[in-house]
Amino acid sequence: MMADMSPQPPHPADDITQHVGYLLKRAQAALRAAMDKVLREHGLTVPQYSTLELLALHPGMSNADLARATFVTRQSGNVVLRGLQDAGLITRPTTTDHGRALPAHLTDEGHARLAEVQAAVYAVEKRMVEAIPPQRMTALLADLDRIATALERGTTQ
Amino acid sequence: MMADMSPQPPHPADDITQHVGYLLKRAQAALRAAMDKVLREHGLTVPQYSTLELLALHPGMSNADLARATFVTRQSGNVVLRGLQDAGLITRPTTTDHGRALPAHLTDEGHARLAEVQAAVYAVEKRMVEAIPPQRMTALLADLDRIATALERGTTQ
DNA sequence: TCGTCGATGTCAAAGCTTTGACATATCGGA
DNA sequence: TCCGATATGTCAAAGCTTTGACATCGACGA
Repeated sequence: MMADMSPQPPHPADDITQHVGYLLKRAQAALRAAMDKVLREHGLTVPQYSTLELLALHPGMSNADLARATFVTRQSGNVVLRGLQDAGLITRPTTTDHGRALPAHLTDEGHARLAEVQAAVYAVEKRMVEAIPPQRMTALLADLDRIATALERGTTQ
Repeated sequence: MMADMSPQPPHPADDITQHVGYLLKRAQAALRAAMDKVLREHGLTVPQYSTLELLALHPGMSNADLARATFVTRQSGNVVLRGLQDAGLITRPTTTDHGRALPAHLTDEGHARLAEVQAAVYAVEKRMVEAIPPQRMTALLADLDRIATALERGTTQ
């Protein structure tokens, strides 16, 4: 007769490890660990690599742009950028004509270093992609996008 | 005539934001941010909440057990556990009859605090679950599991 | 019996990330 | 014109996490 007063998880699974949130975390942790392992041999961190990849595709991105794209704060992005700058992989002007955003660009050495690690990183992504049935890839991408979009509402305001 | 010598990403997408790895990261970042926001109001961090939830389901887990389950190092798990202990939410014996593993247990206050936050956290998970078509849920869980398993090989050895 | 191996707990140091705060620069409306 | 709102870069402090190292304990095989 008593109604169940305990909060019900959206997934009434007896096993936490089968919840979406847990699997999402596990998959992301595994990807991060695999990339870390590979990048470490080349002296790069994951955020550093991501930044190089983004700058190769979109030269001139600002620190704030990159921070948003890599899901860290501006302050953290600043540290990453300075590390890459000290390593000679990117350049940033110290001043600008218009606005405050300082556009970053890969140096020749930056392009070279990126090319060095891409093969290793793409091998990791290949392992990941080949693990899922090809006909499900589109749906998977769509679902991940939906999850992110649904959660971002109310978080970013 | 020339073959393309540049490393080809497994996803020959012109847009990085459509890669599996990127979407995985984005979804996980959104989930983390949403949970952080909700838990902060109750004075808990995500690892602390995860630990409470795990201990509620599996009383007596050791620090090493919990660290593995929450994807952090033993050292980091130790910090989390001490925080919960200082807050009076869990108890750990200082010695044990057999072995070195120290089994952790929720206190009454720990159970109470967990109950307080569950409604809020489950609301976040509900938003996530409702974002994906129900008939795709099973496939999504299976795919995430496959991705994690594929990447864990060779990482953990 | 005994020694090696793996697992666990913990301390210390370094590294990365976030929170908080502040100055600067652009834009738009009063 | 001028003020407020928004965006950007940066400094400082605190917090969390990892890497590295060490001691302890049980299991297993020689």
